[in-house]
Amino acid sequence: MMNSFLPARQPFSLATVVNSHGWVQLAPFTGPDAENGFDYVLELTSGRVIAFQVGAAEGGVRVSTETALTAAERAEVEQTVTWMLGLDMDFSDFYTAVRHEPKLAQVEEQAQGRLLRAATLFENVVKSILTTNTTWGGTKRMASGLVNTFGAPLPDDPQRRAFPTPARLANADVEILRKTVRLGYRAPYVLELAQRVASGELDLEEWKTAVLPTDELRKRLLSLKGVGPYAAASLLMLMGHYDAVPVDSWAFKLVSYEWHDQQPVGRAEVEKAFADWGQWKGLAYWFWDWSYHHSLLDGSVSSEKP
DNA sequence: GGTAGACCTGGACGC
DNA sequence: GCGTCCAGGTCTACC
Repeated sequence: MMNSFLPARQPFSLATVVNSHGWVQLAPFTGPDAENGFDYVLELTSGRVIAFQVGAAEGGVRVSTETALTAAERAEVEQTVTWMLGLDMDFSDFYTAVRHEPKLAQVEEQAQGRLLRAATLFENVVKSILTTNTTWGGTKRMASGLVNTFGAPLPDDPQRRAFPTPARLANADVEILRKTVRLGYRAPYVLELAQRVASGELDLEEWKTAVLPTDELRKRLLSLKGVGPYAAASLLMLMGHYDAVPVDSWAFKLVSYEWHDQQPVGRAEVEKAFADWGQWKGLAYWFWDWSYHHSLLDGSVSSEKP
């Protein structure tokens, strides 16, 4: 049994973080719940599997679990949730930089900036690979497949499982990943990543805290099989590097509608549109108020996009 | 360093 | 019903 309060640097809104992108819809997240919190199943480094709930609280969040935890396990959960929500992140310079841009007028009031992260960088990288060259429905199916097939079950409710650790995936049969989990051509990418991390050759989690220039981190991300320019830019955003725009087919459509009279645009136009935002360009793109164009686009783009 | 062609899967579309 | 296209791209093999 545990019930912790974790303070957040202000401004902060749990709902804003949880809904910052689609991650909350991917297993082992469940949510968002009525108060815009979420549930999550986590395999701790001790090997125990627990479920915890995150809910809104004055000045921060409340984390609770039914399981009795050791002091070390409790600290691990608190540290994990702090990272997942970016509780100590500071966006005051971003808010100052965009103060005079009407299309970003809402960011400070809504406490935008933080992007919801899965518990480990490994999980975030795998899920990024699962977003490429497929629909959002496909991404959700593949994430559920990985969790249900290879994740460690929760003792009290074995139907619920954690995201598989690298060690669990490292021994997976690539054909099971391909045919049962239906990762398709992504199967060898995920398997290779799991094996490199499990063997100790690759210390992905160390990248979370390493202080690296964006170019160096991008180079490292691109060295991972299955991670190309789009996935690398998305992961850079998740890791707090905003000097790149995650250019995908969606970005082309939005920029085309916003500034190019619906004429086709390329990578150069997308980059140019946000170049002036410098170190904040990724966030400027992500939180730009596209609402007017969303309604225009609804007919031509899958409504499943989060 | 830049660009075709192939690539798993499943849903949408045209016929 | 069936073929084709393509989705929040990336890899490889060639220029």
